Amino acid sequence: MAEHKEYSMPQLAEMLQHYGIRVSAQRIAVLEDIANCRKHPSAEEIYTKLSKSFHSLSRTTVYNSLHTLTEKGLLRELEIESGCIRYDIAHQSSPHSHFVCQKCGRITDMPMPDGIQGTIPPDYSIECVDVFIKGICPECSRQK
Amino acid sequence: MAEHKEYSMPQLAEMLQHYGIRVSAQRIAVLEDIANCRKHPSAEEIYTKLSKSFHSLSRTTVYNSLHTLTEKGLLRELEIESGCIRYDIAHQSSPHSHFVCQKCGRITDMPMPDGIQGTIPPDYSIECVDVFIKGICPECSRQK
DNA sequence: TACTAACTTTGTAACGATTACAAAATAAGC
DNA sequence: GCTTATTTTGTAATCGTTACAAAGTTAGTA
Repeated sequence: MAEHKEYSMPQLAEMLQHYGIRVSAQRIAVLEDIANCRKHPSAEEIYTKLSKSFHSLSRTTVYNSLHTLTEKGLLRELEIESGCIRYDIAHQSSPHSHFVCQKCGRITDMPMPDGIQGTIPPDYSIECVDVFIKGICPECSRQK
Repeated sequence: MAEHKEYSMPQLAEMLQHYGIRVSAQRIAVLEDIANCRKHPSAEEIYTKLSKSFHSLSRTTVYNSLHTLTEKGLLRELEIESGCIRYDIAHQSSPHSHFVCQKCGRITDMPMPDGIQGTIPPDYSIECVDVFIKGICPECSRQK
């Protein structure tokens, strides 16, 4: 859905610094995968993909990096399906909801519906809102 | 938030039958806990609670029952936080969103915001919508 | 440039939720 | 009551994730 720019390595490094995170090759690689591919990957997917070219990379480092970047507010955890956490860039663009195709598993960003605040009594304080819509994407509907 | 009735054992048994599920003491116990307590418990919570009085109950049976009831459409899985699946009755009342207190962990049903359909292009087919709102509940805000 | 202290990375082991599996128990239809 | 299909049970295995400690790296400073 939403268009988005590609980030170059110096830009990614700058993003890390801007969030008070020490720069390392590993962290840039992890952030790069999430920021540029926009597929909301899980830790395992990131590890599998990156370790092909980054041979010394450890699974634990991927988990560590994801924690650090999430803690500092650069990433956001998506708990769409139990069994693994997926990641999204937090700062990026305006808030959006996520459509999850039940067939191909692809996750597509969608506009966030308005008026969710209004459904919650004012004495509840809201920190974040997740909207997950499950269904079948057009590609999968077509080939069925 | 929402009020709801208590289900008696014969009613629970009838619910199972109505969904084409064979009745057993274990399945009634599991369904009872979810239907009457409305705390959206996890498998482990259900097992811990029920096994106090139902000594022969096995953890696997709880998992099996939850799967069966979910498959037949009586329950619905809530993937609110990764690490464990929580359960809600599916048929019950109108669709609702869930407020999750980040301090006490309690989950409160809230009215579902309108117009979510409208944010999704018509060639996407929608099967279900989950809205999770995270924040602090009034009780926890007060005692802070 | 060398030194120190703080932070990162790495690999292995442990953990917790869930699933696989096979034997024993139970239920339904005849 | 007998046979067959379904459930329950306990144990072992799996999978994502976390804990931990040793080795490596970095930043700041003398």
